[in-house]
Amino acid sequence: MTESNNQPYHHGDLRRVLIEAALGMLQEDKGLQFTLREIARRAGVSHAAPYRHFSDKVALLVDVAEVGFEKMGEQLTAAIQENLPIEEQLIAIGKAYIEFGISNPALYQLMFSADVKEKEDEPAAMATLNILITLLKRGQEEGAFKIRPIQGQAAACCAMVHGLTMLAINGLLVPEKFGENPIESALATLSEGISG
Amino acid sequence: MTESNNQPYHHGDLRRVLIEAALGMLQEDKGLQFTLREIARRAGVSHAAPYRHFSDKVALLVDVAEVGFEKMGEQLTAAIQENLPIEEQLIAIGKAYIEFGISNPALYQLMFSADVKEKEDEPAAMATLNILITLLKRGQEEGAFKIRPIQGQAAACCAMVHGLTMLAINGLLVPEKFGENPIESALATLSEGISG
DNA sequence: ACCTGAACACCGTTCAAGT
DNA sequence: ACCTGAACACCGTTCAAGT
Repeated sequence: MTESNNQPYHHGDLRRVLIEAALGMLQEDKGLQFTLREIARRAGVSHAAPYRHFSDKVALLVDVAEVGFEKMGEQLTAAIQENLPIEEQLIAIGKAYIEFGISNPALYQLMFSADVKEKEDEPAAMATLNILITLLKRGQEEGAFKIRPIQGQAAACCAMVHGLTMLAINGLLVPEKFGENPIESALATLSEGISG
Repeated sequence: MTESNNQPYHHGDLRRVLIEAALGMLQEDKGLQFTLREIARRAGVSHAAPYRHFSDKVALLVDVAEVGFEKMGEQLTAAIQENLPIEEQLIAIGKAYIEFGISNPALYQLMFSADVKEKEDEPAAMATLNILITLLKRGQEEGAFKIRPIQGQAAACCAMVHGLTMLAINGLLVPEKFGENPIESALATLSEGISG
């Protein structure tokens, strides 16, 4: 009797429930055409209820995307293995990034959608960028990487990894066009452009 | 009197007019949330008329995307300058690609959207890939490029260029993060991974 | 303070009916 | 053969009204 199992008139934490419902739908459906009304339906509230917690549909999406960035950040930091040579660390973090995108295609696309990018103060997005920059700096100091402007190398890494993720999500990385292991090959090419 | 200036009861070539209307809207609006009803409105027909020419809204979008690929193909072939050294040709074609995307953000995103990629028999998309592969082969034969599987190098080029275009369109290539010329820097890094 | 129901202006799609 | 108008089932959003 400590907790009532029939939902209370004023839902406990509807805000979080709505975000979780949206995350669940993004995992199921590949497309991101999920509706606010459907989210409310899943949360068991009327379609007007979300407007007490979010000013807008995109406001909800922005918060969902933020959770996505946090999850990605965790996955990337988990992929760091300090004992490996630095070139391999760079490859490993790139693979982890792409893996996250391929495993959560709808969420990833939402995170980088035009609707969302208009607010986003880059919470964990900035964090992952800092991981990369730290790695590049250390690589240059150790003499493993070419001495180049760090920000330029970072741009190359982000673009390559983002491009591979997007192409993979849209099913364009087919073997007939790009061979058996396009991701490995592309990351190797990037690595050769940075190392040496 | 050779042509009647009041539109005929049965519109001349509504199919093409609808595609042109859609292209016009893509040039104006940045987002790709344009509606079929608005397209019909612009074409001066009822919102049901498009269904005599396209089975679906996405069917229209697929045809619009195809025109986009043709336009991009023209722009890329126009950017080829045979007299330049081959490394610079690679850079030049990459820049032309990104330039097209930045100049036509909504159209570019439509061309690579999940909705559209489901039909598309890759018309001009394949053509531009062949331009790239020819270039890479010649570079390897001339000894300017590293001897590597062509398809892998092609994957690296496509991913880099696609990633830069998408990041640029979404306004994420800001100087505070990636320096003054992220596109130049990233293409230079790619080039260093391929040449040598 | 939080939620519901009805309402409004919009979609995509269909279908009988017009020319 | 091609187009229109009304209709259907859906959205996002708002707002009076309920608890």
